[in-house]
Amino acid sequence: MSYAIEYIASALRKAREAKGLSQRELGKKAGVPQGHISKIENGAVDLRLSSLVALARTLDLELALAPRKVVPALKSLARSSVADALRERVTPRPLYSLDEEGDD
Amino acid sequence: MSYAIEYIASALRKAREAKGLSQRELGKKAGVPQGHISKIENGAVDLRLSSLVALARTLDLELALAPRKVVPALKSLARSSVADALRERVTPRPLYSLDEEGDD
DNA sequence: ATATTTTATATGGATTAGCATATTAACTCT
DNA sequence: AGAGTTAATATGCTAATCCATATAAAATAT
Repeated sequence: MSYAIEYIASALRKAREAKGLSQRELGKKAGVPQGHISKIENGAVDLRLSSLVALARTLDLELALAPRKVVPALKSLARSSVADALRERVTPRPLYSLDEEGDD
Repeated sequence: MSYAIEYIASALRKAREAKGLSQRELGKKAGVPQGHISKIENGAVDLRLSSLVALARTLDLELALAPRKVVPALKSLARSSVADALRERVTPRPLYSLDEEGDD
């Protein structure tokens, strides 16, 4: 299974838990069935863009396609405000970018 | 078809053309068949994450999941360097974020 | 132990991904 | 001008896989 999938998967789970939502609650808000969220978070599916966007939106996350050049800047930028955005005390990696690889 | 799909679709096409690649060339580099790229760029499919990541990487774009709060900052940040990144004189919308809606 | 809540696992219908082919466009040659 | 050639994009068909519903399992609490 691809690295990107795993990464997004865990990012979504962390964001959901940070917001204190159950899979069912998130699913209801996002319009994605709970069972599917389970598979997504476990990296069992190569989810479609529409599913990703639906979940991200509900978690107050925004999917963006940015030039690789600016990614480092994005990271430091995000670090300053994401803790509050995700309502977490310590933010491990606020901007879930797929920069570093190891895959393909 | 979803707004997000359309948006990503046109973003990918613009990025490809900005790099002067044909669908076939991009497909070869990214490992995605040309026919599929055609469908993606025409918004005919709800592409999977693996396809999106493969194409983005090849186009020197980075997929990121950022807190909505920082998106405006991302945009202005991206504007300053994307022209060079995409080799375009005038950059219409450098950071392809899915912020504004109208859809669902 | 039962009820409640949360997450994980099947099954079937729907849609993408991949391959081959067809269409379209541009160019050259006679 | 028209035929032939090459390059680029689009379309059809089949197989693989996602998404949706239902069900089961696991965990928590009373």
